[in-house]
Amino acid sequence: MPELPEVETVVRDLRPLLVGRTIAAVEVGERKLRRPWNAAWGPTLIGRTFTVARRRGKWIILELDDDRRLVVHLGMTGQFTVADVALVRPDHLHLSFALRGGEAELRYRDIRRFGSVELFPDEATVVAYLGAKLGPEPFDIPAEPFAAAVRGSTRNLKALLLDQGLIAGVGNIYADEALFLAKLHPTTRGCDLTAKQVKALREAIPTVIERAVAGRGSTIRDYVGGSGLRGEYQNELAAYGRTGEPCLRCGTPLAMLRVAGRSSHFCPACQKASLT
DNA sequence: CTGTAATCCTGCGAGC
DNA sequence: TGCTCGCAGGATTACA
Repeated sequence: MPELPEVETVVRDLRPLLVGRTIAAVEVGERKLRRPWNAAWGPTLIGRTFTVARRRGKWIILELDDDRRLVVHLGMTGQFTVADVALVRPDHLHLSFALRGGEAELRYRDIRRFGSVELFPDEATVVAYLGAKLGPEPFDIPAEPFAAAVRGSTRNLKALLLDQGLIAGVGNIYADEALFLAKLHPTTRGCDLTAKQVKALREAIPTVIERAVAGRGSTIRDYVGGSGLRGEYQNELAAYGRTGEPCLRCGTPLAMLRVAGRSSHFCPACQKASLT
């Protein structure tokens, strides 16, 4: 569910609630996550303090004072929040980390269990793991390598945008939003873009992501930030989920197409299939 | 290298 | 009301 803006919002929310706090207890649910939590990890975390909360692509990294890192992916329905222990334990809660002081706990909830929470021994192993699969963040996409990758590929633009190895953090919502902003059709092949169009695409991505971060992400269904608040950007979306509704630029009803295995929303009038 | 489909899961809305 | 079907912010794998 969550893409870069949602994950960034979770991290920003968690940071002031977690940094400096010490783990007092760890509780583990019965059901397995996509990449299962190792039962041996829990006891070793007691007494450890969170020092840093950060993000890389759609991954959350929580650093501990012994150099280890909790690495979390929210999958489609993951929720990572600090909640008052007095609040009723929700269903689908898989992990909870009680914080010293007694009044709050860090909770990992995930209905579909596509997400994961794992412990890494140090930064080097995290870099080895994530670095191998993630490209640059949307805010610093290097112009030349990006242009070469796009124009050298016969893959369609939707598939390229969803490729975490090309750019980290873009998912189905913001891929559609970026293509709408750049006036590009999701099925257009990378190799069919002009230099100008590649530039428009490269610039549209951070623009869209930045706006969504400012709006605390989009809550379509399950997503909530680190303090349990819903996002607000779903109301600002120009393409995603607006099939049949008028294009905000030209009024033409938006269309929907299955591209790269995902539903893709676009304006058939201002996002023409490649003709250059 | 491509694209497509299936897989991992649960829940919800649409349609009958 | 109850049923089935299809779909959902992701990532990986198998196969044509």
